[in-house]
Amino acid sequence: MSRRDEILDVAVAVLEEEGPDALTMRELATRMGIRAPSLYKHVRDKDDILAGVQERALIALAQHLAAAGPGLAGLADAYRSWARAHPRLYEVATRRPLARERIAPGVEAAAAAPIVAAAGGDAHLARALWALAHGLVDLELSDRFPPGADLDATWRTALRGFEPPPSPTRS
Amino acid sequence: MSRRDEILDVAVAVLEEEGPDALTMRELATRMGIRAPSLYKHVRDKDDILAGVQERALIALAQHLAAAGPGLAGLADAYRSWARAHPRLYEVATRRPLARERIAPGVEAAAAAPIVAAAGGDAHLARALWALAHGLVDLELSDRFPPGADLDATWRTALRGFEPPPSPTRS
DNA sequence: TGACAAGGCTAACGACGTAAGCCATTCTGG
DNA sequence: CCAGAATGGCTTACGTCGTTAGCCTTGTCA
Repeated sequence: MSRRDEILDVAVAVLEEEGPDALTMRELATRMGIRAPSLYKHVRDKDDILAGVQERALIALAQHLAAAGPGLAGLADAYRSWARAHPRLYEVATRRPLARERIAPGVEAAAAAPIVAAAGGDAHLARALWALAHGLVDLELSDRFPPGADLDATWRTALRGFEPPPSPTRS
Repeated sequence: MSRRDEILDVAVAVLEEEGPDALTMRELATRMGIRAPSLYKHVRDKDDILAGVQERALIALAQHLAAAGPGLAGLADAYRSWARAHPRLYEVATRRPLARERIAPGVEAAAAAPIVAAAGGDAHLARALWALAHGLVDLELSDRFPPGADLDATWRTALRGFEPPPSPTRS
């Protein structure tokens, strides 16, 4: 494993354990047993690290979505549960502009694939679904909903508009 | 106008003109013709300023939404157009945890009111609509959609799931 | 063996938020 | 009308941040 990858490992760990404010060059260096300026032998700057973390977050999210339960509800569940399990990673994955130049091609597509599939290939619908899920998660993670709100119910309501029309099953 | 309000005016101006990185205590002070430490006579800390800016942003957004055109489409248009006209303000309005203690009561409700109305009073539906709009705007503002994507069409698709069922008009 | 790359190090810079404490002006109550 | 307090500036300074410059050791290979 390259030294750069080690740094990214540590960065992810710091982020998840202590939050974004603790993610300083000096803290990273300390955890690696070196001094802050030495990091620059392996990494362009702090933004480079963030881009690497973003890439890893997208990959992890993509994997989680790929293993989602069936249906739109399963996908939505997977999306929300991953974001709640890794709120800081979700933040760097979505809040910063996508570093398209620094991120391996295909990562973006891989993360999008399960959603596009759920949308039956309709790109606009896929984006709408993504935005809906992202909006719900983003607002939840930054505590914008009134405390005590029943967000499970909100999700169900939100997805109702996008469910395929109920196939008339015999009753 | 209180000195604090002047500071907030300047903060909004800096934010809109030069972006969040330029929003430093020293820059604010310079624009007001004083020194940075003097700001602390009127403001608790930088976070206090951000909370004030957040409050103003929410009020402005609420006013814009209240003046929206008719229907869900009108409301959606108003939401998106305000966010695109004031992307940095939209950011502080939504990305930071809501400083409920520091913000005048009612502001939150006022911003929510037009959406709740459009949802016919259904709180879950209102949150879903808000999340959808926020998600679309947030992803657009941070350049997460593929360049060149037709976002107008995406919005139309997104809202389709929430439109009231078409009343059967004579044709 | 000697050049060179890799990867550490120290020292330091400038920007940031902010605390401490001083001083002039202005307001206010006896 | 004046004493004292409140107001709102100021300078100085601290600690933290990202980052640069330049040095030195170690391992590799011609």
